[in-house]
Amino acid sequence: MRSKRLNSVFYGRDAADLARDLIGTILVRRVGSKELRARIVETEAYVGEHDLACHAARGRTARTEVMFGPGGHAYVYFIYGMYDMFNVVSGPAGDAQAVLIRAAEALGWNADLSGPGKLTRAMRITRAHNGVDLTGDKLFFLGNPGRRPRIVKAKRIGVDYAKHWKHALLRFVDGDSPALSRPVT
DNA sequence: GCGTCGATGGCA
DNA sequence: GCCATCGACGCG
Repeated sequence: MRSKRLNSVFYGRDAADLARDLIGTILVRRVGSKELRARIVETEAYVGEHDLACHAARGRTARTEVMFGPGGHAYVYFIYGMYDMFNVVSGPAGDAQAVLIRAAEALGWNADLSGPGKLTRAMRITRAHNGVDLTGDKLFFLGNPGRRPRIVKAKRIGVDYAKHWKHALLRFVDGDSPALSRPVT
């Protein structure tokens, strides 16, 4: 079954909706003459400047600049001295929301994509991709070609500093996937 | 199987 | 000093 490339209308919605709807979609990464594909199984929504877990909560800075732009662009940042995190900017320009891509299943190649740092390393996504248009040819998503996944909501990982926002159920997983970064408990 | 900890560098 | 992580290590 052939699926359509996700477009700016899809990305222009709230991060929580986008995070949920990205589960089951296919991430395509073209590098040289190769094409790496992966089925998204885990995401997290960071819903704007009022969300204390969202990087944009600390204002507009050089790092968070792309989050304040229009949806459908990559926000890639470097953390812990060795990992790049891949996010999809969500919502309209001026509304700093994004979806962190946390885990996926490799399609047609062998890789462990069960974590945000593992996923970017294996798919060769780096800070060089910060700001790239996800409706372009190097990095994009295809709509879910299969059956509707069983979506499970949970608390986001690693945001205990975020006061009451740490309890928000903004992590979305495919409840039937064996490739999650962590169990949902 | 579990919890703890070090690596490693950009950021505010 | 902290961090939207990962993998190695020690346990018993």
